[in-house]
Amino acid sequence: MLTNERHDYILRMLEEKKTVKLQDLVEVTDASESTLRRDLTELESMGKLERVFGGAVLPGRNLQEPSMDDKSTRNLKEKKSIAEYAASFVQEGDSVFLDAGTTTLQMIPFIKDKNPVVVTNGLPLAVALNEAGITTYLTGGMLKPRTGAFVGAGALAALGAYHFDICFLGVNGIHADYGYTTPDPEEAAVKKKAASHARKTYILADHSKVNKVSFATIMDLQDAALIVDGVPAETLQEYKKITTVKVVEK
Amino acid sequence: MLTNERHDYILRMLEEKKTVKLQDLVEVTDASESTLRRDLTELESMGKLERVFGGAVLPGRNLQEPSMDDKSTRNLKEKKSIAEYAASFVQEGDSVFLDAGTTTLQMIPFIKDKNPVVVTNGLPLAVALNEAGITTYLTGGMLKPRTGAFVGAGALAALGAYHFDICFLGVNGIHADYGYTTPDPEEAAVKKKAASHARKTYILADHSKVNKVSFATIMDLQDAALIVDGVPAETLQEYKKITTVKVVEK
DNA sequence: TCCAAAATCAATCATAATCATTCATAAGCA
DNA sequence: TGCTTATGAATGATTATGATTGATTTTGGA
Repeated sequence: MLTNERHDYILRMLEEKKTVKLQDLVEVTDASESTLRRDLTELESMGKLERVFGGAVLPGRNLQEPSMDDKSTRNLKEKKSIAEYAASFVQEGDSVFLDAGTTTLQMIPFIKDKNPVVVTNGLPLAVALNEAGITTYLTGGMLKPRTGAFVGAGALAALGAYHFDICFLGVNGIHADYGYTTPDPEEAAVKKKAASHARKTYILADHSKVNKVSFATIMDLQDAALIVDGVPAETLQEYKKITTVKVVEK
Repeated sequence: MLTNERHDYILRMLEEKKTVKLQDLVEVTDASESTLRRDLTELESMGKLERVFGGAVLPGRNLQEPSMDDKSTRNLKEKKSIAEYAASFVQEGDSVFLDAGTTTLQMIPFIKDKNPVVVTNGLPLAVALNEAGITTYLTGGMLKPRTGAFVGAGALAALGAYHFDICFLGVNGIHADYGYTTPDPEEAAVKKKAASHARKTYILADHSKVNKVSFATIMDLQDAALIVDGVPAETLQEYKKITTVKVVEK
């Protein structure tokens, strides 16, 4: 393999994945570690990439902080904590379903180093997964303008073709008597079907959802575990009678 | 082997592979290393190639395909003209397929007042359609990082469920002999299937695609119409023998 | 928190591959 | 023949490569 070919290969891989590991390059290119190190330092001196411990990344692009609209910034800190905790359940190479939603969106940076294969029905999720260099599948279907979620027959049919090691869903309300609720029947159907194709399902909810009954659809998701933060002790007891509960520590 | 034959051979090999090793040439051409070195230095002085350690590459441009960001601004004015003209074929309430690509992306503002239902396999398209308030369906499937296109079994299966009044596709090359070409076989498969589910299909291409054979997959799309700009009159004649051609006026 | 193990790094060296140059031979042509 | 051109082999110089070393950084657990 010519030196230029290697350089080109590295840059193209970077374009695609935004980040590249030295060891991966060694495996793929049949060149020695030393040679690839030299390649990286050279490309760095040309400003084509930026070296980091273990590999390289695209230069300069660390500045962009994703601008969020009102809804997604609300309870952002809590959501990030929950997302990080939830992400710890993901194993290396898992096939993961991420529900459309702002909390699941926050999980992306925390799972990206586990080389997951992610299926989602959320448009913003797909964009973010793509930028994070994660192998991404999208269910497709009809796009709901307000939420950016794909629903309907198309989405349900697509879900039938997948099986997940682990599945993360958001909800709008949790109640000890009524269970999980979400306002849109179509989104509820997608959540339910995704859960039915997963070995293990987790529900993510910050404290604002607790003991709230969202106007509408009730979801029967008995064997899913619940991940919450800041729940009063007594409420917690009630929930624990019904399902597995994981609490995020502050 | 004659000197000229060798030169031609080297250049043709370069066109195909974008890069060539000296040792490979020695094996193939039965000429000595010295001779082939002389060939390379000579061709370099004529500007036909660029020597690198171990062989040669095509001059100037990098071999890496320009990424979405780079591509999207190139020929933007032409693309907008083509997009506006193409959009004029859309009728009120049509079901429309928009291929992933920068030219089809430009069509969105021009069709939005016609209340279409749009199906696409492009991630950036879905985002833009959503923002434009257009009823949007996405095929889903595996996401190709570089182009933002959904491909593979998931995308093809989803397409089976739709039927389009009108279908717009982009290509990478048009040639009177070779027809339409595009570098990625998976994207080609999606285009083909979309066309087969449409009453009418249009191919969009700016002049930079004309008489170019993209390295790879040839698509058989005989009954599609071609929309182009700035094509020489004689080339136009050749195309018109094969297919319907619409030319964008300046 | 701290420490130890593991991974990664930069620097160095010897080897291997490639290079430009030179020279001698062979072929084509008047 | 005499002249030019193309070729292949040989030389030492240059460049790229892979292995090794010890230093540095990260990671995981006490």
